[in-house]
Amino acid sequence: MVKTRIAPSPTGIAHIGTAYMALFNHAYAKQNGGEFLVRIEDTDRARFVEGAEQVIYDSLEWLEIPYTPTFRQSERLPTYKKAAEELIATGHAYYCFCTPERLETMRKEQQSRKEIPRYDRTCLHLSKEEVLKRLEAGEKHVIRMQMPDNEVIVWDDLIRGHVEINTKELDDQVLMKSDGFPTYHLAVVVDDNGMEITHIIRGEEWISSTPKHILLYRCFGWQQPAFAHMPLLRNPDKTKMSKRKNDVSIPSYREKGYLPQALRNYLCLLGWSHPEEKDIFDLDEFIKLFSFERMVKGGPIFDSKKLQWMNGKYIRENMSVEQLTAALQPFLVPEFPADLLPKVLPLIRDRLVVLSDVNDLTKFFYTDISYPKEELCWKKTTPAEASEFLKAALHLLTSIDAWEAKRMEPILLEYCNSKEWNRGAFFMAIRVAISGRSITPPLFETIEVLGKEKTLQRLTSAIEVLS
RNA sequence: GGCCCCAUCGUCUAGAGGCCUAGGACACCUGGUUUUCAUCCAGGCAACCCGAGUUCGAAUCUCGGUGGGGUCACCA
Repeated sequence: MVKTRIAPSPTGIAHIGTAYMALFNHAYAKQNGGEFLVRIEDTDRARFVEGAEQVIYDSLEWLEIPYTPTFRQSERLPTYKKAAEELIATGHAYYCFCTPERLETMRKEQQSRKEIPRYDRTCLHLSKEEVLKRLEAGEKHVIRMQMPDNEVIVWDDLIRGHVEINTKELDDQVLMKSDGFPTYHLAVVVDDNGMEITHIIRGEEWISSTPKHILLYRCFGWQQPAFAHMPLLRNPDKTKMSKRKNDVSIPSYREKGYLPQALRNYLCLLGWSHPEEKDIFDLDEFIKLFSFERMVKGGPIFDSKKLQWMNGKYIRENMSVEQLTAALQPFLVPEFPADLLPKVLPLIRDRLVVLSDVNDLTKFFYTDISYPKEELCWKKTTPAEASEFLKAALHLLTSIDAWEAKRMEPILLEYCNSKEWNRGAFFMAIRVAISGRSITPPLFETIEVLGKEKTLQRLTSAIEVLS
């Protein structure tokens, strides 16, 4: 059975890159009737952030990417210890007592000699007796993997094809830290094997450490999974997508009012393309059509412009009124009138890019408005003309009882024509008078929702401003 | 710097030797619809990194440059 996974570390924000990997891992597993698992890699106690794990789970749930939670690596320390000791017993690893300080000076010297910094294997040559003595004395130590000197490690990457790296480029990687926690390289192999992961779909940043992992599978005598190294999401300057240069936090997109289905859809298009070149499709379609063959190898730039367009498109075309109403609820400010949303929804639907836009678009319906004189005078309209426009509108609207857009529009329009007024100027004066802004939904629909009382009141005060 | 990965419009990409005077989408520009904005519709701008080969023919294959990225921790 196909089993895929993501293995995020709870070190801070729930990263967009994690969502990206989750999406593809889930899709591939699901497509093959397999399972997508989540494991928490919390072996770095220095960078551990309380609560980060929950944010990751919450984010996946928000994105509606189904997953099976498994465990935290911190719960399995004895397993890694046993595995590391097995490696020592079989001669693939050794104890190292070098202090961080010694390693630091060693690296500096190597760098000053323009050599590649790497462990000098001092402790590899320690006698068995000495190792035992120092261990018994309780001396701090790590366990290092003994890399073969000159061996070409090859694998057939599902995305990149044939990749080969010589072990002479590799360091004697630390497998167990002095605090008793495993490093990523040991834990990832032990756990992926334990969880029977068949396909490791992860970021390109892992390519250079893949040989270490492959070697570990061999040392343990375990079956090696397939590898697929995904392109790395980039900042606009092409560097690896980062907090510094981009909004990479999943909850942040949620708070801004992006729809999970839109974000998901957008992520699918980074590195993968629909066989029919469609750009709007749902998760089921992605699962059905996904293939590594259609992956590009270059790292795509995460461009929020297209995401914005897609979000607006989903809002106006792929959601029922009920769905949109429900989605909007968390974004409404406390003072938003309870009965307003159903009335304004048809007016603002095509104007929403993100859900949080709802407040700005509707604020003038229920709060007091104000405007300087100039706003009422569109283009070359004089205050006197604007005042005349508004007085006429006030007069005409006062006499209308059936408060419907389709009733008032012809009346106002006809009057405007009879006076040979500039239509734009006339309607703009009214628009600004009733809303306080020059950009609004269609005028008469807005007036209808606003109600007769408020409309007349606002026209009156606008006339006062102009006088 | 060593090693590894990569390279089509500003961005996401289609393209697996002739279908390519390189297609689509976003963004941008223009026009139409419209009393504003948005939507919608029509159109436009815009790319095969460079150089050698292979071939009757290369965006597509090979090699070399160049450029970009990743990685070289007791971080993942």
